[in-house]
Amino acid sequence: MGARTTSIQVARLAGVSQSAVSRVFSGASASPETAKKVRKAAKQLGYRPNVLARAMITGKSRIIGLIVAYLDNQFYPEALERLSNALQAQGYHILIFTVPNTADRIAGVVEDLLDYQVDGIIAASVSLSSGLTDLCVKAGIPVVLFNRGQPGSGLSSVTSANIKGATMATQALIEAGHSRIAHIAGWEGSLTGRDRQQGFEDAMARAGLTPFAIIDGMFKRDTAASIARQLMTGDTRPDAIFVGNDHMAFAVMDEIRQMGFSIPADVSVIGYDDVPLASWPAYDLTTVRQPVNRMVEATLETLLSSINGQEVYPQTIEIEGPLIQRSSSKPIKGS
Amino acid sequence: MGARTTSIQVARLAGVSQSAVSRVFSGASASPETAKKVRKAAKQLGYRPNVLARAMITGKSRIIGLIVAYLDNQFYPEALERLSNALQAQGYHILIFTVPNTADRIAGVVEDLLDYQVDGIIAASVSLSSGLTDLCVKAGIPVVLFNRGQPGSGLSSVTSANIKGATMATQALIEAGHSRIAHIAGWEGSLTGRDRQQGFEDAMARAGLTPFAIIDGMFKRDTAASIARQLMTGDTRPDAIFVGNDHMAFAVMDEIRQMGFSIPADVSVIGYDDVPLASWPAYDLTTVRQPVNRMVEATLETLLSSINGQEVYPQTIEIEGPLIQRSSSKPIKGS
DNA sequence: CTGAAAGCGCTTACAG
DNA sequence: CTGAAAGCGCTTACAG
Repeated sequence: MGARTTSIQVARLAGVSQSAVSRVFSGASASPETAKKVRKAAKQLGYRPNVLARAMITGKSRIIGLIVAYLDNQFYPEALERLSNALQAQGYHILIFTVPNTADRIAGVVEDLLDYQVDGIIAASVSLSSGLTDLCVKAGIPVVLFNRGQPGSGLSSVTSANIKGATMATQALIEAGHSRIAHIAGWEGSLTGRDRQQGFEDAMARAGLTPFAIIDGMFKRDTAASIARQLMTGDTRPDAIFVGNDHMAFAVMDEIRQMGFSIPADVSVIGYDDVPLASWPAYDLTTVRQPVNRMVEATLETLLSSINGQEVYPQTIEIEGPLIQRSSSKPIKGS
Repeated sequence: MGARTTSIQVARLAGVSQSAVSRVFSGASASPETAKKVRKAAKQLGYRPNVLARAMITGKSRIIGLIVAYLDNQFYPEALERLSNALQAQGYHILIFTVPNTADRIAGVVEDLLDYQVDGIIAASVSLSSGLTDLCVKAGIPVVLFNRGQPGSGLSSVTSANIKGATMATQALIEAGHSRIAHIAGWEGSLTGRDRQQGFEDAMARAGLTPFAIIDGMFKRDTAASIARQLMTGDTRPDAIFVGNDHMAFAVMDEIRQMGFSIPADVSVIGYDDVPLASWPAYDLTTVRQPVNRMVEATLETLLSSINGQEVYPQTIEIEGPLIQRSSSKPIKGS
């Protein structure tokens, strides 16, 4: 038990040197006969190379560290699944860390990751301090931020085109005839949140409209719900709300309906992300799609080319997604 | 770049032997002065031990392999998050594999896991063939099945008390006055699915009722939705449906409402799991709670005691959870 | 307590 | 192509 077969035992059985065994399994040159003998012996003994030992020598662990917060937001399980599948297909493996989005916890996580000699790090929706960024750079470990930009950090990032997406959403609201439009923003500590707010403000300004309100929802259900209640209480109410992401938008819709209002008759709601739940009839949420698959592809391409030594300049990749018009918001007039 | 500091460099700077450095960082005995010198030098150089090298010698990687399918079912992201947090707190790390639930893919994953010398494996909602089980046993790697039992496999498992839970759900339906009760079962290839069906059948039999129908929903939204449609079409319809898990129950509710029926006026719906979404007003689903936190605790306790060498007999742990009565099903009569 | 030395299981120049 | 040997960065008996 626990006594794994080693390359020496295989060598002994196959009647070759240990180096020969290693060569066969590491894909180096070996004669067909040697290879055959080795493979036969290996199969007989159930031999498989110790990846850790290999990693120590090659300096490549083939492990990618993934840091993720907000797992209760449906967007991330989906992203995780796609990242995981794509990485597995390339022979990489994911060491996963779930973290609350606080700087101190993240520091510990990054150090753990470096201790494991990961080949690269994907940080989903978390920011790295400049100290941590330095650590990774010094260790030669590439980092890609997923769904969260961090200007001036020198880190690559992959996001959707948040400003543009938010502009589209807001414009759709305006073109549907709304004028008292509120925005429940994502967390202002995140560029993603700020960009979406920016897009909202741009579109409003361009239309000559004043935002009914802009309030930070912190990307949290509870916060968003209570903001919605507050907005819908009182004499003048918004006739439309653009919410910083779907996760909050569901809470907003729940709250508004519980207050007895009807969506979109009394108020239109638009979200951002297009998570699976958005298309379920219970919500049928109009939203801006973040193309998860393309974001994942871009992330891996960026990360893997850095790993493979191509000097990659920090890239800021933004991927556009369409507005998905559903029944939570009034359609554009005349359409 | 990539040139991590090693214990030798620290030793040199501190003026001690490399062994001394190792002792300080592995918690072995060292004099206070030595420790101080070493720590100072280490800090200065930014030294942290190479975990992979340590793992090779100790035979403990402190990596736990986690295999998970069904990440689109909200139950699993939540479980993952809790497992991850608890494991991190104990100094373990999770190598995660998402798999479609097919035997061949799982075999590959288990082999990968063993190659990484994981200390243990948690398999969430997947079964291991007896061949794979043997592999793990031979390698001395403990395995715990999470939310899925596998009788006769000799593997430990942690689930909720599925038979009992399903019985409770069904009884609640009966006591609410329903008599034409259908069951959209979980996948019959899983013990979890079979047990819940068993509980349903037991409760029906005990009440002298004949199931209106029992159909396998495969734990899939689409399948469940089309079964619901089929059930609700035609002259005689069920007046209540017990669904094998919440994930399917949401699809069932969506479908039934789209057909113009009202829940629970026309038909009561009960699910299983009590995922977060179940409590959101849009569904407000009556369901049997699976106590994720206690299931996670039990899983880790079982796994970690095996890892720590205590000869643990395969355990089959079932954790009971309450029925959460909400508005998707009629209340018990007279209550 | 401490250092010198062996060894974990591999990969990879280096000769032949 | 192949084997002997060095070495990846540690931990851990073994003497002192």
